Amino acid sequence: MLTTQDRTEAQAAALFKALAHPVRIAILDVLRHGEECVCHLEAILGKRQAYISQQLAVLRAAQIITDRRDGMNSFYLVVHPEIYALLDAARAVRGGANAAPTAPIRRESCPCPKCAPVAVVAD
Amino acid sequence: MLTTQDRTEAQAAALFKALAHPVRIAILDVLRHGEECVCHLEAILGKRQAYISQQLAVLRAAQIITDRRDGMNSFYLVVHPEIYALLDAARAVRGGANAAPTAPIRRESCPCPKCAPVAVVAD
DNA sequence: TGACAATATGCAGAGAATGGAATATACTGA
DNA sequence: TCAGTATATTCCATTCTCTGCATATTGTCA
Repeated sequence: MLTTQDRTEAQAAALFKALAHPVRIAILDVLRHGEECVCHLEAILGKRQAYISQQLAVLRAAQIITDRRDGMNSFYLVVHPEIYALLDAARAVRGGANAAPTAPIRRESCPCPKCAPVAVVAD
Repeated sequence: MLTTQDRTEAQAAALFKALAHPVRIAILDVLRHGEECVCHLEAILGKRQAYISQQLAVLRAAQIITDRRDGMNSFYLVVHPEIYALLDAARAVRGGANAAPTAPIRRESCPCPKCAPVAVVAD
């Protein structure tokens, strides 16, 4: 028999499991600023599309994020902003509270070819 | 090269990983009330000693708990009480904040033979 | 010192996660 | 309808994790 307690713990564990991955945390940090399309994540995190998509699928399965299609693009956004309390708390436990609560990884303009076809820095 | 950001994410991920297990969460919930010896955890959680000990080792490796030996017993206690903010936040995300923030699993008297050799309820 | 109790550790099989590659799907514009 | 772009899914080998069992370690008491 599964008590309410058990269920709570299992749910919490499942949530932690979904968060137990640096790339997924990085994705959530990017989404902190609002919804983003996959191409942004790809560009910002410097990972392959298929890989990003896989990690997004994990977060989606854990109901941490949802997607919204708009034409050719998929936009992802966090379902419960409370999730950021979790991320910040985790950093606080580790770094003693002064661990930068996510310096904006995001650049002024996304360097992906769609959004910023302006300048490709090649250094 | 590993940026500060990367390191923060890796640390947070490691913390989440340690928490991503229902039994380990249950252990932390028991420790919420203060330090406990292994025999208590064994009795309260209804798991075998070796199993509990292994999960404790995981939590210890993640520097979430520390132990203190006192004669024949080892007492475990949580290093950063902030960890409970994490657990509560996780439950809040899941259950919508009304998920009982850990109803005391602990019984009035620990049923382990050492502490309460008084009455073994047998229903 | 020897028997015993409490706890920790090592090992192994089963199962799950990771990450890379290929491929499928969905939408747009010509 | 066809080509092209954006994203998702599937497959797979490798690696990690879980968990039960046996055993080692450490402390206590007679």
